[in-house]
Amino acid sequence: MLDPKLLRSDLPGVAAQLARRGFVLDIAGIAAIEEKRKAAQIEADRLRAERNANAKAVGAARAKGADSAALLVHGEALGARLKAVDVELEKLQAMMSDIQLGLPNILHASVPDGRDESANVELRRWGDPRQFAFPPLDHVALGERRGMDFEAAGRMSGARFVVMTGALARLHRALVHFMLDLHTGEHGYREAYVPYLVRAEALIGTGQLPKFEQDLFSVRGDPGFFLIATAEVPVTNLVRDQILNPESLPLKFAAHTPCFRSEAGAAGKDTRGMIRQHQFEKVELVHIVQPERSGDALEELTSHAEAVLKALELPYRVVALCAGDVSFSSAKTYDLEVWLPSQSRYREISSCSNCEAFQSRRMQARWRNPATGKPELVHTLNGSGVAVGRALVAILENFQEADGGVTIPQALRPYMGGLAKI
RNA sequence: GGAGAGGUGGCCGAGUGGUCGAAGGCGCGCCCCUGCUAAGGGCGUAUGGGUCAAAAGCCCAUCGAGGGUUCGAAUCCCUCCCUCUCCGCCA
Repeated sequence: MLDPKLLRSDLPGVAAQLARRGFVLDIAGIAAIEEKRKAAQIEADRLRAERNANAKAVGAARAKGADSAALLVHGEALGARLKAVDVELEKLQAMMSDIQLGLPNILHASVPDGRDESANVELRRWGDPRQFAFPPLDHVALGERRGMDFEAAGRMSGARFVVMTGALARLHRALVHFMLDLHTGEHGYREAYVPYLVRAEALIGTGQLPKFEQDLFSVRGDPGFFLIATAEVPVTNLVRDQILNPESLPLKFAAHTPCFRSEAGAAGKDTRGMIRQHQFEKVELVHIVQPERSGDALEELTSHAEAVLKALELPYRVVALCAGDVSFSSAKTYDLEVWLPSQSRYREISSCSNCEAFQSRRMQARWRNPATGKPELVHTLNGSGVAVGRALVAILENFQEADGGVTIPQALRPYMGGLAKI
């Protein structure tokens, strides 16, 4: 959520900022609602003040044993008028709230202009895509003979699910353990185990709701839950409604969770293989930091995700997302894209975002700033470190050999019982 | 699943219809006293919104959340959420 004060004081400025995303802000409409809201607010406050004064007068009169009948009648009339104004005020507040929850974050000044991913800016590359002496297979062909089974998954769950058995299942688990050990052991993260089912408030906190409900799975029952689409939701919500000590910052969490996405808007996209699934696993990194530190924290977090790909010897590139491609809650995002030989291109394997105060405002996640003594909003960041399924795909494809075998990267071998090849 | 007890400010904890935004304590900040490792005293110390050019001031809201009763609700009623205790069940 954007700062409501900013919305009141500089609507055209906000509109200009959001226009970078291609978001059209209805300035006149919002101003009109705000004007009415303000008038109703003032009137309601005034009536409430009068009611409070009247109620006190009743108390005073009673204490003296004086007659309070006239005051009671007056109070009743005030109450009726107040109720009417309150109804109007609540309606206007709800309208403003709906508008505010639908506004994306304001972009950081360093975000490049552009409408879609074609305008993203490549910042750096690491590793050289391997030259194959044979036509490289894709991960589906490589996986089939090792226990990657889309048909079995389809029989029980339908499209966009996978079953893995044997060495692949182990490789998948090895990746999770390797990543968590790297982040907790080398990068200073605290491992977190979190719920996979969350309430709507948690999703409003991180920005998935109310706007993107169609991307989520929900479960029946009372209370109704949503399945998390990313660990960002439960991990970032760890600090909701908290006032943190400055000494406790930065908080750095690493969590391995499954992620569930309806992929409602992705019909026909990436239908082959494991690239886009309803259920996948991810190791997620979350930073909770003092506002002035969030710029540096984004670079740090991104480097931690990069460290995973370096250790796995997977060629990748880092791109700065352009204005039109940065997600709703983020002010600035770097994507890590890993090389996939079967597609001869880089594919997203991690997305690292600085959400600044957008999520913390929705969650009321604050820290006590020693400079002011006041609780102030923290900045939140999140990034994949990295997507497990896609990392498995990248390993199969990049490390395949002419004889059909797949070499296990050195870093993973301790997690594979010393196995060098599958 | 059954029975019961609770949720109050940064923390602990009083408070069952009116002068309670809320005693007291802890913590924190400033000041005073004292001076050798300890202590004593004073004052201050929630968040959001409105009015204002701004500050002060004033007004409104907030005692888990949302409704209700009432002239008036931390206090009474209802629903929900959460915590704890005992019993049952269970990976």
